[in-house]
Amino acid sequence: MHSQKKLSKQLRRHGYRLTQQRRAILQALAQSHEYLTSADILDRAKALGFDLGLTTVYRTMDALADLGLVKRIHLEDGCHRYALASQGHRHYVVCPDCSRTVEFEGCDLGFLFQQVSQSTGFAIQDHWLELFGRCPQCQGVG
Amino acid sequence: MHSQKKLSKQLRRHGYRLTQQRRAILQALAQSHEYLTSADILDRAKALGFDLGLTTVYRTMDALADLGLVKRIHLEDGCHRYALASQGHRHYVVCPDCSRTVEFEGCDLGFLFQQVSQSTGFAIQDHWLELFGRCPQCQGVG
DNA sequence: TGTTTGTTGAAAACAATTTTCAACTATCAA
DNA sequence: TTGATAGTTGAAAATTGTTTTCAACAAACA
Repeated sequence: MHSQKKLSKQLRRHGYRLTQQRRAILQALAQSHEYLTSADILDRAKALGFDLGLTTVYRTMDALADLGLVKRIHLEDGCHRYALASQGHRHYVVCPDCSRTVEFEGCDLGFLFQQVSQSTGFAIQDHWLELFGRCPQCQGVG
Repeated sequence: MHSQKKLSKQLRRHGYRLTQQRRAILQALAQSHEYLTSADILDRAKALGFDLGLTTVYRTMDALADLGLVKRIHLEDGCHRYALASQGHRHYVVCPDCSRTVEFEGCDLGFLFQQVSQSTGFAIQDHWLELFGRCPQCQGVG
């Protein structure tokens, strides 16, 4: 797990300034174990006593995602959620009812990429693998 | 490959009326081998001489997707593309530059679902697997 | 052929996200 | 410590994909 300090350093290393707003966002992310929307992050950062705007959250999440420091998940309705990226975990299961998200140990899809590369001629660069299923809590209800 | 007639029957079977607009959309989809946005579909249907609106395209795509007659892909920016669903093919590679999309033979992820179900307690119902990579044409440029 | 009820579309509403641009501030050099 | 520089911020407006509204319309069945 990245510490907040390490994340800050990474930002600096890549030429980003370490502003109060970015500190606030990193702190909010570090305190949550769930995937959060930009609005969620804004709320939590404000709750921590910082003052910042939603625009800044979007911009910061773009930067963090570019650096690979946060993982962005894509939901059915097109909106995004973010959480600090943890090493070795690369995929997640999302509950369609409550959006609760859990990562699972990466599975090796390398063989698949190679096979698809060969059969389609596409140079595979990236992939999404997301599973959807009701979480234990939501199963309890139904 | 579904014929247009079969698709129409499927719609009727499920209680949908077979309108001129839906005919137009089915025809447009049948004539394209690419994944199209709603706007693309509208354009093509109009080019075929039909008169219809974008709202209808959205509504029809929802219906067709619910029935499993079209496959909907999710792009980075949150917008969608559709193509008639073909049996046995369940995943695709998308070119990030031109959005050209190609399906590849389904790979068996059953073992993965079971493993994840067990370790997370989520009841896996569905999944997305999308690969991204530059298509042969776009590679030629770079 | 008429009646019922699903369907349509223009316009407005929505929601997530991006852009604009002037004010601001982290950082660095002196 | 103090400018100066250039990245950063945020309120508001603009964008974009998509959904809703609601009155007019038209499949499909009796």
